[in-house]
Amino acid sequence: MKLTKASTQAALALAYLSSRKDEGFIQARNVAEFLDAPTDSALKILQTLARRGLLQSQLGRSGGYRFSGDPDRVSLLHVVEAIDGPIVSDIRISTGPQVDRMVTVLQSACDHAAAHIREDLNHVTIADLAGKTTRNADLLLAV
Amino acid sequence: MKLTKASTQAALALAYLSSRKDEGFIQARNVAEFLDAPTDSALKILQTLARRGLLQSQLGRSGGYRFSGDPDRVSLLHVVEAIDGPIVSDIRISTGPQVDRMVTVLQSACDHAAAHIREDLNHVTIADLAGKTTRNADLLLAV
DNA sequence: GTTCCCCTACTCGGATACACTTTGTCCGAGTATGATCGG
DNA sequence: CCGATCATACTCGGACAAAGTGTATCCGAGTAGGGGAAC
Repeated sequence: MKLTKASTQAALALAYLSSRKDEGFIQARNVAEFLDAPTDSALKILQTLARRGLLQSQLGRSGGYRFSGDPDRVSLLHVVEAIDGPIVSDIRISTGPQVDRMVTVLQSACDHAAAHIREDLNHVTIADLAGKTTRNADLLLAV
Repeated sequence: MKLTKASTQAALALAYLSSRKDEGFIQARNVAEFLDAPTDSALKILQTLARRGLLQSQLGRSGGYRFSGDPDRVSLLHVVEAIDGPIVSDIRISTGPQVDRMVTVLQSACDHAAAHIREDLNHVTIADLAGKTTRNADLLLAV
């Protein structure tokens, strides 16, 4: 299981913004510094998150980004699927004549795996990342 | 969840060879035809499987490949990890100063997901693919 | 008939070129805020 | 004192280059079996 760099940074950025959600709009530059990444890279991630509704953006001179949701109700799954696209099963082969049934079995296994991934990612929230809850994070870390 | 083309073809090849395991060594060309793939591509996959011990290879004039194991004891997990490498959690970010704890939480979630993937893949065997068993395949297809 | 040698058919393993995905960077355009200027 | 205009600081969104990973193809080398020649 791998998280792309982009979705990892997206999760971290959301956690960062959620911890400063009372301070109004935070500029992309600040988020970039937190992520130790170029401003442009952070910008692209923040824009995507805003387009997907996970962040609010404000144009203009004192603009920036703000996390306005409930950190407990935004899961890693939302973040990853917003950035990398949906997690679905994917068999990269053109079904030949003899192998149809076999491919179906493989497909089924992948479907199960994909469902499990989604489930696992859905169990971790932005609040867990930000450490603003005692619900899951320490439990997870203890395992 | 995605299977690479190579590991998919590897699984299909193993299923094919397991269904003909009594016929001695099968040439790579025949496997390639079954997969509807170039001989060279099939060859590389077969070679890797042989190196990993999932197939036996025979040099020389009437050489080829043979599946000598128990189709019920070789799972998709073995195949995928033989071809694509081990399935492990993977966070592609250099841990910064402030984000250590967050990354640890992410890592934990990925670990869980990876374990689930391995579990799911381990439940499907070559025999399930080849249809030589009633144990799992139809069950899987029914879901 | 037996032994030796060569030819053929196949795998082995590395090397290389190609394609796709992910990542990093840049630039023009648009928008809200605050300052400045004119009435 | 008030309103219009302008400069500034930021986001938006696309476009593009660079890097990494997965895929396809090629080629020389090595090995086992069979056929033929020599004895």
